[in-house]
Amino acid sequence: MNDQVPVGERVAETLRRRITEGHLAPGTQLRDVALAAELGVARHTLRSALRLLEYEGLLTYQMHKGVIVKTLSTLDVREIYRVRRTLELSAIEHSALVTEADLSRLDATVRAAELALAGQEWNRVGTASLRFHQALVALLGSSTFDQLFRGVLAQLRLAFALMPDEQTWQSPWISRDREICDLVCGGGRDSAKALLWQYLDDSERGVLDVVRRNGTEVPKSNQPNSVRQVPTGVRQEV
Amino acid sequence: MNDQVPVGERVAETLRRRITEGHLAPGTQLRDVALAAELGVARHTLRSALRLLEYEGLLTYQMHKGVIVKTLSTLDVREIYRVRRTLELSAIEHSALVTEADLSRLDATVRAAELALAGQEWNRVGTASLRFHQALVALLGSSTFDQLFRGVLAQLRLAFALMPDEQTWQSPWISRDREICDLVCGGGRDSAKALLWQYLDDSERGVLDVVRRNGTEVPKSNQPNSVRQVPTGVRQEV
DNA sequence: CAACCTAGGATTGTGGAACAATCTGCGTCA
DNA sequence: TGACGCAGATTGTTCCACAATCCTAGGTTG
Repeated sequence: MNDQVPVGERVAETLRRRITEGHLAPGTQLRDVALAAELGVARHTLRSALRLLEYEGLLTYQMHKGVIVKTLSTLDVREIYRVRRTLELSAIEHSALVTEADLSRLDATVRAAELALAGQEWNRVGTASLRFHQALVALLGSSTFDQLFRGVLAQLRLAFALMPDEQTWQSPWISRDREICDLVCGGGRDSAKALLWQYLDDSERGVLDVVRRNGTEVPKSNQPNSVRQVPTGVRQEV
Repeated sequence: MNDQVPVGERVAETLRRRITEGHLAPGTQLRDVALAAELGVARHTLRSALRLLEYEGLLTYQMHKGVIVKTLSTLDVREIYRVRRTLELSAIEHSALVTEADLSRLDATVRAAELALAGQEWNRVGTASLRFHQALVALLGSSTFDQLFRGVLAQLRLAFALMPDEQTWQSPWISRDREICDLVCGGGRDSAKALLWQYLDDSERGVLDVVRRNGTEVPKSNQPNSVRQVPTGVRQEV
């Protein structure tokens, strides 16, 4: 009946997929008139979709210069992991209060990741792992955090897209996911927190490496006016 | 130079103020063509501002029915406090790692609140108290959380606007803010967390009461989908 | 008299064209 | 070489149009 979704949001969804699946590389400039034509929507509609994705942190706006797919800076990566640490560790603490069903749902996500790994469906492994962490945060029972975390993980994929070989990067994490999951489900929350802390540290280091490596090889011309990266594009004024 | 802000965001800012300061009561329907005329911007521009505020949780969209200023449900309130608990408690934990300057900034916000209280500037007391909690979350050092929290507090003001007498509601919290602040600054983090937990529980209960009381008095006409038409606190001057 | 149906107006959702503001690149001139 | 300026391109915003949907009043029917 009333659950129809505005065109703008559907457009945002397809663009989000294109970006997070790596079809639109970071730094790509999106020309609105062309994109609108390609997607068969009006310029306004497309722009509203772009605003949404900017709010989610996937795009970077610059007045009168247009939008580009966000290229993560090292600051952005640190910010992402700051959020991850806060939310995921809080979630583990909070896991003392959740139901058995919640925990089994959590376990299911890890099992899915293990299946993808065993089946050597490499491109799914990363997604499955992220889904475990999403399920972890979901233990907090907060739709706000769920939404926020979805955006953060989407940003993280911007970095994954730069990985030289996703396969060797993604594989080692699954067993650590399993350890953490078992500890959470078994009530070993403090150990789980310690493991997760280490996990996030290692992960952050890896992502930072890639971003740094990729950031330094800036192709010639654009040093001077390189994109003003206000960490989240938010105007602070209190 | 380059820091110009799009018209849409400025419009969003003025609307945000009108809402959080209570000039636009919850439930008020916003007719886009009228509002656009009043604010002197195009309909598209206004709509983009509305989308932003919807994303922030201050407005509620319904396809083909328009936007209304969000009326907090009890679920919304619980969600707000879930977020507050997670972020503020995490912030206290994190306060072990922040600088002396950060802590003194925190202290300054409480002092400001105390001044407002002493000066009997009641309408400022609430804002000042919220600013303390904002500063607390800022200890996490995450712009993402800062932005999120700003939106959450804005939503909370939707409930404050319903308070029968803000004065007696707001006053008692300041001394508790002071206690918490002192404990955080003095390193008594566990005690601070306990106090804050109690604080948030009490606060949540109070807000829930108001929301419930206000939600049940559905005025006579029980039409399912009717939106309460507050006579519009907006000055028309077309 | 009540319940259902219908038509018309009102409001929203989206599209399209136009114009002003600004950026960018290139050629000119010193 | 380097500064200047101009023209094309792209964005930001406005105005207008129209289809889709909702809402309401009023009429019809049982």
